[in-house]
Amino acid sequence: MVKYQQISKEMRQRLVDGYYSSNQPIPDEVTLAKQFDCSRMTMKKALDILVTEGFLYRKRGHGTFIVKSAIQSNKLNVVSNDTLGLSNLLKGQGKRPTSKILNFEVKFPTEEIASHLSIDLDTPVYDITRLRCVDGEPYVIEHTYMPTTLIPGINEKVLLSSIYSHISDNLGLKVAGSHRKIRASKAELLDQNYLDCQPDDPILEVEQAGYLNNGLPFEYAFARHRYDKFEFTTVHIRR
Amino acid sequence: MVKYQQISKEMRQRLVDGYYSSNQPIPDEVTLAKQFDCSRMTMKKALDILVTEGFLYRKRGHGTFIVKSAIQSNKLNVVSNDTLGLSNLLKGQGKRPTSKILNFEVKFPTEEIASHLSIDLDTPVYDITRLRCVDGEPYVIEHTYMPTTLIPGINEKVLLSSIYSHISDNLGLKVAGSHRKIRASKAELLDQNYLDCQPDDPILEVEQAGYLNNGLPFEYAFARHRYDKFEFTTVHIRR
DNA sequence: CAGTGGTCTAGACCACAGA
DNA sequence: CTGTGGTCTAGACCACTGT
Repeated sequence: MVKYQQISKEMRQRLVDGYYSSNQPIPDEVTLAKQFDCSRMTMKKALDILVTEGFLYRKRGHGTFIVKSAIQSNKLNVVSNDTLGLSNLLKGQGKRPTSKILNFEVKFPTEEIASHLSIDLDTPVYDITRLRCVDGEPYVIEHTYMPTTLIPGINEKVLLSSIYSHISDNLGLKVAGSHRKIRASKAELLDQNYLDCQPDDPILEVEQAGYLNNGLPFEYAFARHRYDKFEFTTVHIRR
Repeated sequence: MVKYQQISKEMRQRLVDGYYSSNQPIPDEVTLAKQFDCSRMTMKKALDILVTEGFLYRKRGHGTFIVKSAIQSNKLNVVSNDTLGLSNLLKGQGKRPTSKILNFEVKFPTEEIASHLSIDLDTPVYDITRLRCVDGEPYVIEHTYMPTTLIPGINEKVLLSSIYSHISDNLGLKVAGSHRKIRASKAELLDQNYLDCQPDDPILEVEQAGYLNNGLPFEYAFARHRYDKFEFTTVHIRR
C-alpha cells in the first residue's frame, strides 16, 4: 500500500475513534503533513479520499471539518463496498449467498447483447440465470451474459459460488468498473415462481455492464430483486 | 476555470471529435504536458477527470486509451449531469418540467425527519408535495422536507419553478452532494391518482438526503417515479 | 533495455475568510 | 494582516510492460 493510502487509513481510524473533536477543524494540511512526514501534496491526496468517502469536508479559508453524521452511523461504507457481485455485498454483514442455477448454456448473442459486450455475432456467450438466496430466502434472480473468449472456464462449480472470485482469483483479471441502470418493473412469471412473490409485487431491476481494467466489457447482466429485500444506495459528491 | 479544467475540457472535445485514433493510445503524459504547456502533474489531473468520466482508461506500462463505447453513445454524461433536481436532469434534453403543488405547509418534524436533517424537534420544516410533469405528462411525485431556518424564502413561485435554483441563485448556497437510496415500491393511492397509473404498476422511489458544502443537510426527500418514464443511471469506477 | 503511468517531494503563488 | 485550502511546477524515483 502506498503512502497516501496508509495515511488515509490512519486518519480514517482517528476519525471513527474520536481522536479529533468534531466541533472544530482538524489540524491544517501543513501541520498534518509534518506529523505524517510527507509533503503537503501527499497529505492532500490522503484527505481527498476521506472527503470523497464523506467523512470530511473542506471550507476554503477556514479548514477541514468532520461530517458528524458520517462518523456516527458508518453507512458511508457503501462507497468502498460498492463493488460488483452479491457475494461482495454480503461480506460486510457476515452472510453468504447460496446459488441455484436455473439456466446455463452457451449460445450466440443477439444483436443487443453483442453490442453491449463489444463482440461480433459469431462469438459465443454464456447465458446464465441464477437464483441467489440468503439464509435460504430468495433474494434476486441474476441473468448474466459473458463472452466465452474473454472469461473462459465457467462451470457449475464457479456458478454456485462467485463469478467475480473466478475472474479475479483464477483468471487474474481486474474489474475496473461498471455502468448501471436501475428501474422498477412488474413481476414476470419467472420472478413469481422463484422469488416467491405476488403478481402485483414490484421488482427492482439493475441492468449492469461490467468492464475490465483493459477497457473490455466482460459482463452484461440483469439483476431482478425482491422489492422488500433490497435497496440500492449511492453517494454523490459534486466536483 | 483553472488550468487542469481547461485542459480537460479541450481533451474531452478532441476525443468526441475523433482527433485521436481510438485504436492506439493517446500521446503519453509528458508529451501532452509539453503540448499544453503545463507540468506532468497538472496534465495527469486533467486526464484523471476524463478517466473518472469513463472516456479514458490507463494501462500502466502501456499508455492511456480511449473507451470506444463512451465516445460513440455519449450516455456517460450522467456523471456530469448527475446533479440534483428534475430541472437539471431535463436541461440536456431541451425539455422543461412543470409543477403542480399538491401540498405545501410548515410544521414540526417527526423524529425521523429531524434526525435526517440534523435538527431538533422544535425547528419547523417545510413539508412539500409536488407533482412534476414533462410535456403535460405526469412523471414523478416529490415529497420534500427542508428546515425553514436553513432554506428561507420558499413560496409558491419558487415551488412552481426549481427549488435548486432558489438555493443557489437567491440564497447563494452551494450544494455539495447527496446520499440516495433507490427501491421499488407499490403504487399508493396518491400515486394512482396523480401519476395516472394502475394499482399494480410499480413505482421507482428515490430517497435522498442533500447536503450543502458546509456539511449541513438541507433536504430530505422522496421522489416516486412512474416505472415506464424513469430509470436511474450510475457509473462506478473502482479506485 | 526503453517507455509508460504511479507516486512523492519541496516549494511557490493564488483565492478566500476572519480579525 | 494571517491562516486556511486550491493549484501548479520541475524534477525525482518506482512499478509495470513488451522488446
